[in-house]
Amino acid sequence: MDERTYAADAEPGATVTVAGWVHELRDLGGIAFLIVRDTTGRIQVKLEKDEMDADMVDTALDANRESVVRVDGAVEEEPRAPTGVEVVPTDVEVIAEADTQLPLDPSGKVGAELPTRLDNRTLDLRREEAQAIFEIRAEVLRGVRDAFRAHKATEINTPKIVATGTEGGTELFPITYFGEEAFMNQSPQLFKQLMVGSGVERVFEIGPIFRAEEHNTPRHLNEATSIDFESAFYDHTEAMDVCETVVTAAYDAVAENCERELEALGLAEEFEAPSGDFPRLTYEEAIERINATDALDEQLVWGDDLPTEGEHALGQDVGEHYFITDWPADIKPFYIKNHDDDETLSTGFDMMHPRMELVSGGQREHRHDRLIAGFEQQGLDPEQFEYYTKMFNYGMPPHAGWGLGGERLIMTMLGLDNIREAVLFPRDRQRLSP
RNA sequence: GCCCGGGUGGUGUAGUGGCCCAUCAUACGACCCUGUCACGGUCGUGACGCGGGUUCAAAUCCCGCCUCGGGCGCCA
Repeated sequence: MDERTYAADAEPGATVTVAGWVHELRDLGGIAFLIVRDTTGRIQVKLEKDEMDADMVDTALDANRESVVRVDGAVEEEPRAPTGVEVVPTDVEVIAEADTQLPLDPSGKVGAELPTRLDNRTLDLRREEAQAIFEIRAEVLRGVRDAFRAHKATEINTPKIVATGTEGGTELFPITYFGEEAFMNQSPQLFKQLMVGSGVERVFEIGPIFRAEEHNTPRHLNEATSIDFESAFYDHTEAMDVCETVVTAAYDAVAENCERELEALGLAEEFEAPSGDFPRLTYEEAIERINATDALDEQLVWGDDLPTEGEHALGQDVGEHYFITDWPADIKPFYIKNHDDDETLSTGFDMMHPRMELVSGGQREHRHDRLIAGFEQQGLDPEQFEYYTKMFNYGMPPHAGWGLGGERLIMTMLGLDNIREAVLFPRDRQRLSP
């Protein structure tokens, strides 16, 4: 089918072969219209019963919705057709028949619930809106990559099967690796740190992370895409600068190259890239502002982690992306460095969208003895992490970085209600297939 | 892990003890219709998650199971 013409490219006067899915068949009696849909859009095929080959007309009229068809014919200008052109067919072939009872309606006349859609993702992705999300996702990844490359970062790929957990804390998926106990990696954290001590110095990775938490919320996945950055000779403020740049670049890329997709999602009017200059609140300011909103039953005190409800209240109050910096050292992971002039304060930071946390980062502890002490304090055996800690004996520069939840970025960018909308085949507590 | 809510034709829904051999839309089948664009019209097919219980009577109330969604915790 190498001379196939896409629906959007059919020019009046041309003789074409179009191929795609039967979107709809409108039979008006003497005349009928077959709407064929492909990845570029839809095109109308005219069927005049008295004037065309009867077998061909019957073939077209018998085609079920969503069957794959090929139509040969002449493209004619026709103001009454939806796209201004229509195909006057000379031949119609049903290439692959679809059942009449579909598990969901790709034309979108009747909605389907998310589980039904995910069970039938292929059909779901025939819908313009679903397709648009993944075109935008691809553009976000491209925009992010370009921004990292412009920042002289090298893209890396680190192992997803690992011998030990990364930071402790979150649950890991255990697997068997040739008879040995192993795990699915929860984060590229340790590996990207090993890279800043190498000659590569500044790295980023876009890859899967696995978390075995049994949570069941619209913003968690058990397999997610992490966008990670790490650079030698950076402190936490420089890491935040890069974070702003990268997130803004993702929005800019979408605004620039995804007009059609934003239109399909009904976002063309309101879509706006952030300023690229996110407010930086200290943890102390954050809890004060949350307390001032009176959203919480109990006032937060220094040392508390931010509850979800508090995050929402603060997000509403700030109204744009923002950072929370200078967290109490106790509630940030041990591999994050504390301020030199105040050991109770961490250089760790979170970057928040008004709806939820997007990024977590900080300057890393690069001093070997401090790192070992941190492992011990965390109840982890430093011996098990020797592959990692020993490199801190061979010249590990100061460094900083962060991890960004890819699906969360897309979810908040597009105002999706459920993070599963941003993954083709999501993995959650209940879902292992497709 | 704790807590809450839901499962009705293929899909999305109405129905909170008798008015229900179950509503509506869409899809599907038949027929009518030569410019539809969610085409229209007439007729028709098709469902109460599973098991037990209460009751004269259960989609509706109770119990168990299965299954799905959500809130919190934790995180990205």
